[in-house]
Amino acid sequence: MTEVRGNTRAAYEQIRQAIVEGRYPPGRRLIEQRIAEEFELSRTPVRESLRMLEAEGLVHSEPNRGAVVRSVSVEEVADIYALRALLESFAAELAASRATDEDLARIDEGIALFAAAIEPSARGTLERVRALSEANRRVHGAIIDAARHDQLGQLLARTVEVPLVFQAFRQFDRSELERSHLFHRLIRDAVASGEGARAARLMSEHVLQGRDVLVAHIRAHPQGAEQLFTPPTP
Amino acid sequence: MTEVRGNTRAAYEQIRQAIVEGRYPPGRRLIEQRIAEEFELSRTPVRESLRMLEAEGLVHSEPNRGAVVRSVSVEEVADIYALRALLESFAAELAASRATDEDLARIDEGIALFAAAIEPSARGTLERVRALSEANRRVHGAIIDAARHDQLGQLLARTVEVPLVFQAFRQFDRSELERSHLFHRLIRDAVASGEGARAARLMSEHVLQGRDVLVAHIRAHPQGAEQLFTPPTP
DNA sequence: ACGGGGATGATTGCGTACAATCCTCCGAGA
DNA sequence: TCTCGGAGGATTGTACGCAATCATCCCCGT
Repeated sequence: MTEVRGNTRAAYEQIRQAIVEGRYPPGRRLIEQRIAEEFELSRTPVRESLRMLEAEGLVHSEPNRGAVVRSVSVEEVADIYALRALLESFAAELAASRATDEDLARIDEGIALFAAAIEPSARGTLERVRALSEANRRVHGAIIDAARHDQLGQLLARTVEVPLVFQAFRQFDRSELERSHLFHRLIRDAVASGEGARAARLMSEHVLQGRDVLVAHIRAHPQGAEQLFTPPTP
Repeated sequence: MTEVRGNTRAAYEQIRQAIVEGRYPPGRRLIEQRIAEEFELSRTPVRESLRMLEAEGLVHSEPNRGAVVRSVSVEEVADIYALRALLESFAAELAASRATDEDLARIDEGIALFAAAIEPSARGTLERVRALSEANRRVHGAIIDAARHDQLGQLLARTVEVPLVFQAFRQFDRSELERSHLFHRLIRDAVASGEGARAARLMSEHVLQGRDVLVAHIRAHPQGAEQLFTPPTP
């Protein structure tokens, strides 16, 4: 997953990051020519990237009408997180019976990064949110990898690691981050000792708590939520 | 989901069907130029189709090396079906609390088609397997639609409705088909009466029985399985 | 006989040109 | 005023060509 297939890969990564971070907000039209100019390449790699993002569900497109960033209704957030809880707890259960020492080391690595990112630093807010998101991604990614289930990994990587996760970290305050950190360690210990059912329950709880924070915030700030999750009506 | 985006759609459908039905066996290289000539169009729509299939997980490709039909090891079959059981039972549970009368009518429609396809007809074997597969797809699709969960539907449609399902139907004998038919009706009734947990258990059992038939057949006929599931070594 | 270093053919990556389609908006007629 | 229709621009869909990259195989030196 490195710097191969130069231009297409670059276009894909950049468009994806822009969507995940919310710089391309839901509902925004993604016009091939404009994006191509923005990244200084031709429409071809942009087109391929858009098709891949469409298959991932980040983008919706209709024939001859082009692509728009998929918008997620507030009601769908709960459903998506319920699905994520289901899949990730399954992954945790499998990981408990399949994880190697290297897998555990990678989980610990992610946990250490997360601990470091919790501390407010001199860097900007966006940088801190990125660091938190990346560390969180590593913890969960390491557990998923330890599950040794390619299809499950694909599903989780593609359709669940969506803009919502990034947005969620914007909303987390210190105590919520500490709680996530605690759950990461509890899950890690359950996986390490082979207690699958326990790991699954903890993971489910962890994901659902993230959901609750996000949903509560959306409900409390409907105008902000509108801006984040529904298409702007110009 | 009809005949739009003419050439690309056509290429996508045809390549996909060829993979699902096993005419392009796992491990087979998918060379853009050859496929383009086969369907009498240019490489462009073929390329896009391959990227979409790659995102779906049906095809694996490496930069500058091209695409091959993804091969599934015998051990992975059990894992994939376990995942499918998890997702489809979740769908059944949601459907039990969300299904409308129209949803139930569509489920019944699929069940009727399945009943008709069970009866051996004068048509060829491939046609019958296609009819069974299509009817089965409709039953499960109607339940998934009734769950009103877009992401879940995408996951199931894209990464689980894989070649395996089609291959499985080749292996089903009469009594196994009757059993599937029975389970479809039991699930339908549980959904209709709003018994979510029951619908989920029945669906899980139904999917796992399909897995067992397929796995048993692969184990019993390793050479056939090799041919079906691993790349030919020329 | 065996391993390394190109040359060569096959294939993908990407840019560009043109055709097909859709959207907007304006004007004519009722 | 409202509706129908059509012109024009914007955008996507497809074909094609060339450059970049990879795989194979042959030749050469050891």
